[in-house]
Amino acid sequence: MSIKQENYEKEHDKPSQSTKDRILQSAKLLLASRGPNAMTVRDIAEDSGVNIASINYHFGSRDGLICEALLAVIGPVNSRRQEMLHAAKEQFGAFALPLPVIMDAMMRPLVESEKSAEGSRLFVRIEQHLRAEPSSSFTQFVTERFDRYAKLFISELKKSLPYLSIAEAVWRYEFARGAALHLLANMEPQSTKFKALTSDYGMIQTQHQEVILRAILANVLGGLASPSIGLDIFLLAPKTDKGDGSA
Amino acid sequence: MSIKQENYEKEHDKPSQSTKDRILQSAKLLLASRGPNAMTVRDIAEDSGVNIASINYHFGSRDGLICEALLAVIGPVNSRRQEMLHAAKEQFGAFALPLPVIMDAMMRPLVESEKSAEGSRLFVRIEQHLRAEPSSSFTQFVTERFDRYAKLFISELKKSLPYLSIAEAVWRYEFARGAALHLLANMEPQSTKFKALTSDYGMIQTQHQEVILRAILANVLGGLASPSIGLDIFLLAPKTDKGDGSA
DNA sequence: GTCTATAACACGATAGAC
DNA sequence: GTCTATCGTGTTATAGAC
Repeated sequence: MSIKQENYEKEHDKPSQSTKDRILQSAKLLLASRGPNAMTVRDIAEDSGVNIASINYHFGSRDGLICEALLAVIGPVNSRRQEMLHAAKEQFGAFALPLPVIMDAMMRPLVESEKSAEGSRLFVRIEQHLRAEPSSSFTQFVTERFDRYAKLFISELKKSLPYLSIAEAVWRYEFARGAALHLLANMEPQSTKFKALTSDYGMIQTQHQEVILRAILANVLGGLASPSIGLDIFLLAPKTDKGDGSA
Repeated sequence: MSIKQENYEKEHDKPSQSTKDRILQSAKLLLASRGPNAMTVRDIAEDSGVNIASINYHFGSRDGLICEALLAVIGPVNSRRQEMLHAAKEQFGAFALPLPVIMDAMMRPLVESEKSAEGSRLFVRIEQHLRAEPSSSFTQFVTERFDRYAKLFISELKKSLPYLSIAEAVWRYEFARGAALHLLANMEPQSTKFKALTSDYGMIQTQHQEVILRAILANVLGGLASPSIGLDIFLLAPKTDKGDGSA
């Protein structure tokens, strides 16, 4: 056992894992803190205590490792969202789901998702990096694989808010997603904003996930249920070229 | 006049500017599209048609240029926010400002801020990059200089929502800011999400800034005005040791 | 003020010994 | 599987000619 590996086990407090597992775990954490483009294989080698060359041996290339790490963080959250939504639909049968139920299925897996040692949520941090680089190949990679989960929630939202058009339902879904991600990001201990808040307003870190979840839901549900403003007149174009009735 | 300079004038459709101005303008655009850490001085030299060495001559270093470009994008938006808030306070005198007035002062300078040739708002794009890297020195640089504008709005919000504690007012401010930035980011033509929306739901790009603004305000105001959920019990620690009156 | 040339360094990847 | 050594590339910054 090498000195680097001993250091890794001391820092991460884990029993012996395979080299591949240790690389992947370090990659997930570094991906969350620095983002795909700023993360180097040298960083990962140092953090996980493996040789630089072994990363290419196990994952083929830097890009291959990044994609596997992205799936390992984002996959479980969306799978649990789908499970919760499915369970709710079975419970409510043919009825439209109440908004709080839809939002709970969307937000709870997010709030309870895997956290780093410092307490920041890997999913939230990675999502921030991906949104900052919309045209990155990694962003496209993730979008292709997980956009169907977004459509699931937009569809339920549309059923529960029948007076909204599909475009406005999309807007409100994005609104809820953006607000939740932003609030969670600013709850994270390493956030600049969080530090400013703790010093200026006496806000303290809390481990009460249920409280965080409730705060997110309270803020989001008020905006979701507000009346339609008839956006479609301005924002929607007809899907086909058969005319939109505006003539 | 060099060939590169001719190309610059053709692409950016501007009359002759000084070398320094052209460097700064290219830096603003590249900062918005790639972010501080991914932006190289070579990119800027190529885009603005100047020699690489002239960037160090005019701005001292890469970091110096980045900081000047950040101020040039973020400064005007926050100045206009302050002006609008000040004008509203003069109009309403001693009365608390209506929420839509506060939010208009916060959101309108954002919606109407400088855009790239492709239509994305420089402020929004840069803000996304900075939030993705909370511990970056550039993020700290910006936070130090502009956090006082946030406190201005939080203060007005607190006056208009007196039943909220300061902590909850902070949360709702962040909620409004996050939702607006997210919605504007997803309205941008180069956004992956926007492309998915345009193809799947027939949403079209619109130049109607007033409509975008109204959509943002509609979503945000509903959440802002929702009743307090008594977050403070969990989230607030007393600022001083003199007691906070909760006993 | 502008440009060429180059120093000094970090990166991903890989050949080849063990 | 693991490690060393190294290649090729791209980066910031600067010295020095013009």
